[in-house]
Amino acid sequence: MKYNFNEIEAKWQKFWKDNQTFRADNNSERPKFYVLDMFPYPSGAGLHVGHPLGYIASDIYARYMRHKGYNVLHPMGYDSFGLPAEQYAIQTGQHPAKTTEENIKTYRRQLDQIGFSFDWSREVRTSDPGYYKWTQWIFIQLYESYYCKDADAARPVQELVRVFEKEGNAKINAACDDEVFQFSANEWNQYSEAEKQKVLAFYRLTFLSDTEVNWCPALGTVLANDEIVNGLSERGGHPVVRKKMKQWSMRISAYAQRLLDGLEKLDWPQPLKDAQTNWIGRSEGASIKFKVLGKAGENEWIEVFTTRPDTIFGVSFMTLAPEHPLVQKITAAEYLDEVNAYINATSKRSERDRMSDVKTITGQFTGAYAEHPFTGKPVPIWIGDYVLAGYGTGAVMAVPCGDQRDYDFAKHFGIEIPNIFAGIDISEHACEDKNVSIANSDFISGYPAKKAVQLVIEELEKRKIGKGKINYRLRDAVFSRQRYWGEPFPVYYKGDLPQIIDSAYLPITLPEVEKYLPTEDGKPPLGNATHWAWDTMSNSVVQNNRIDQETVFPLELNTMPGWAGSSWYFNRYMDATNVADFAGNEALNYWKDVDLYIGGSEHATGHLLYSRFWQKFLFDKGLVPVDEYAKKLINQGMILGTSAFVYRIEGSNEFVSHGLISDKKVQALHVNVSLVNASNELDLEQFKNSRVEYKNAGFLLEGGKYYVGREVEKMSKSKYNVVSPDDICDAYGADTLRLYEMFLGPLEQAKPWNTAGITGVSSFIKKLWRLFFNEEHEFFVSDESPDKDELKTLHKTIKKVDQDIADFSFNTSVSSFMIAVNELIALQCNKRAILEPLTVLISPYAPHIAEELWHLLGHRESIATAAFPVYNEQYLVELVKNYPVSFNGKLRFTLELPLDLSVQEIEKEVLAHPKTQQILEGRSPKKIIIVPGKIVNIVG
RNA sequence: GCUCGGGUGGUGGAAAGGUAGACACGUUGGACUUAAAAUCCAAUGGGCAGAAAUGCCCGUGCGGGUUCAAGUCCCGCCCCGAGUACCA
Repeated sequence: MKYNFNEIEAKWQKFWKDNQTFRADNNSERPKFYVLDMFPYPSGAGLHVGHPLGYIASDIYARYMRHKGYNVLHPMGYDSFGLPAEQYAIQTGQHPAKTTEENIKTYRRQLDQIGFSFDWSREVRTSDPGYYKWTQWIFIQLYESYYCKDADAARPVQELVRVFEKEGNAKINAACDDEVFQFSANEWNQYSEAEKQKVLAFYRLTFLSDTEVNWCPALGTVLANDEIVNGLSERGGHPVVRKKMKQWSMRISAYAQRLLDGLEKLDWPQPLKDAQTNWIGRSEGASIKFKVLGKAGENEWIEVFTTRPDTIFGVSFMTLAPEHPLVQKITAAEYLDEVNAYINATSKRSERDRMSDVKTITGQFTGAYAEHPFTGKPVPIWIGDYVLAGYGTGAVMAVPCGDQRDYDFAKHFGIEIPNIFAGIDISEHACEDKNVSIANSDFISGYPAKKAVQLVIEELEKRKIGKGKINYRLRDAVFSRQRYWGEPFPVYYKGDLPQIIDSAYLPITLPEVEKYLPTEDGKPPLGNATHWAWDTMSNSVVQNNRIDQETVFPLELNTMPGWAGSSWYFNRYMDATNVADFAGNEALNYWKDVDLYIGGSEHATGHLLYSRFWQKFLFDKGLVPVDEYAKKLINQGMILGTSAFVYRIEGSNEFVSHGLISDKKVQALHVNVSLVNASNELDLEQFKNSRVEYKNAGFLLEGGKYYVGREVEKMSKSKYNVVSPDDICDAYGADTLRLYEMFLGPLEQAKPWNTAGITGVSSFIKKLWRLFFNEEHEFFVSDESPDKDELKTLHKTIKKVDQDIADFSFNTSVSSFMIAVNELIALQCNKRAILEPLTVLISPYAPHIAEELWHLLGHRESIATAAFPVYNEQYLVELVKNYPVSFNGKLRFTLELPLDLSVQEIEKEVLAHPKTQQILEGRSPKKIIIVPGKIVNIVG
């Protein structure tokens, strides 16, 4: 019988499907284990060989845990809202739902052919109304909540209202907008409904506000900070400008400290945790108020945040961000023109300019002064764009001797630089070292800086002009997108006040539109819908009532961003078909959290932060049982493509072979890797036919051949270096693809794909197959008991593979399989007692061939779901007990010998020792390593 | 600039502080073939000596250190990659 992988793979994939082999049960005697992949966006290009890497690893782990006796949840779905489908719709008029559906079909076919053990009965799609109903529902829960700092948890806004009614907001300790002001119960009760709503928006966890946003004119939408790369949009690379817009935001900043604290208990990669820590950016310091001097600034205070309150006596000026609200108020009449000119100039500078040009120092004096809180001296107030409006208070107290930027600014504008550090020379640059003593500083002179920080904070608090403060870099997340293909908000407007549509009427589904572009008057694409508001209103707000034009209020026309649906999907899998709840309590309490999450590190400060935020919120509301949803996380590395290049002589249609370029002026052009063989030779005929302009191209050849240049790059369609898993499965089979992807290198590392190397794994699979067949190609395994060498091979493979999977070193376990098979071939071993456990051992990696062999070995049940002894520790213990074979071929023992022996004499003694003889069993050792005085190593 | 990773043969990569280069690709030679593919066998870090078996020396980015023993641990550099970016 020949190894026919196409037949075998199709057969077992069908078997799994027919028998629903991988359906997970929400009730089980067995312990649960939840293995999750980051679900993909189904793009039109389909999968390339890089995509399944993480899925293969998680699948191996899921299958392994099933063998270990766990009830495994291993689901898959699609993050199916997104920009590409929408852009395709704009170009072609094709409804995004339709292209998405088609793309999903392709993905599903590609995933199925690799033989994943997903429980497809739990599939989710974020663009499915049955799913986004609950995304909208969670949005409503956020809207109805505020963050209580005393309880350190989200609480209903209704509680807040009750307190306001009784005692105003003086005692409220909540995460809220900076603009919030103090009011009494009396004042509150006299507010109009509109005024009350405006105040409540300062507290809600999702709220509407005028936000300075990253507006991308080319895409017609707002982008989050993590969707911008170097001042350009991540998608498409279009320029991005700052603009004020009314936007929904998520008060993620309320959770900054808990998001930080939560990291400690997570088994996540350190780089990823570091990235989140830096993104949250906690810094400890003080906020200090400076009184503005002079008439213009009467009763105005400038609040600054500083991490170095100990340097307060070194302040020689202040700098405000050009956008700071006080700038207009305090600027002296004679400086007004210059200040306005400066503000104008900086607002024109795009983010990109500002970033690429950090060195240039710009600023403008306002003519105003503030009073130093301790010395009373006037401090000049400047504006400068090195101060960011978005961080802290948008104002800094400048201490040129202690901060290099302040130092540069002072030098540039000729401002004095007082020295407040004992014995430090500041003539060249500022001293940012915290391990110094403070001098010339009144009551903190002579104290070390760290102590001085405390003293200053105490003094500030005593005088009520400042306090110790912790600041976070983490900004609230903008939650509105001017797009069609996203979740609609369950919101309509009365005037400019948002109203929530009662959750009983969810989902608010997307309307049909003629065009997917923004409307001509600049409204988001949903503005193109003609009957939407009417339909939605008649369905919900005024349901069962006759409605007329007056009761049809405008709906929110923005949609939610891509990260909305992906922020809670892991909970939905637990109970994916529940129509009454986002997931039932029983299911949530059974599965609780993800035990292993595998996905790319590019989501470090996006999805992985937002989803933690939502999970904590849901936890606060008592809706989920745990406040961190993924215990362990692994980042799989990218599989890179090996691009091929042809070199065209500039200004001609002549192509030079790679070796002949020397100093010719050439232009490197990507050429499709399928036109190049393993020796880098280009197929000239196919190349000429690949494009019209190549038809009559000339070639400078090396030995009659055209050699291409190679470079390792990200795999992408535009670089013509994409390798499709379909082709690999057709040529070598899914099991070989799975093994090879693991064999390429460590899971977490980026590594280049090289199709040529697959033959090694492919021939290994064929050899494995042949172990079970005799020379007449008939299935034949013997029932003889195994000998010592055969057992040794089996034991060491079991031990190595088991350990490797636990360490996620899948690459080395593939090597162990290869060694095992080679050794068994050399031993001519065809014994059931060896081959059967080996089949189980290999089944997570190569499930199809394992099923087939298992079947041939006479088993009727699928190998995939039963708990098997090979992966059971007890089994290992028994094996070792029965056959005490050394696993690693090395054994150490202590042997006391006289010191004056020669090396040869020691060798003799060692060889003669009974323990040595026991190990060697008559064989002679390859080498004996002797280090006089201490250690003897025998390698045999 | 800061924060993380990482530098090992022609290539991908293995190595509890203990035979560096497992396993594979590639290359070379051989077997089987009319031939090719496939398959199998052998060699393959560099250098020196030898007819050969074999022996010796040098080798994990660079310079130091700890240790009987360092790719691995410590200190100081250099280079590459990723993230972040005027965060007060």
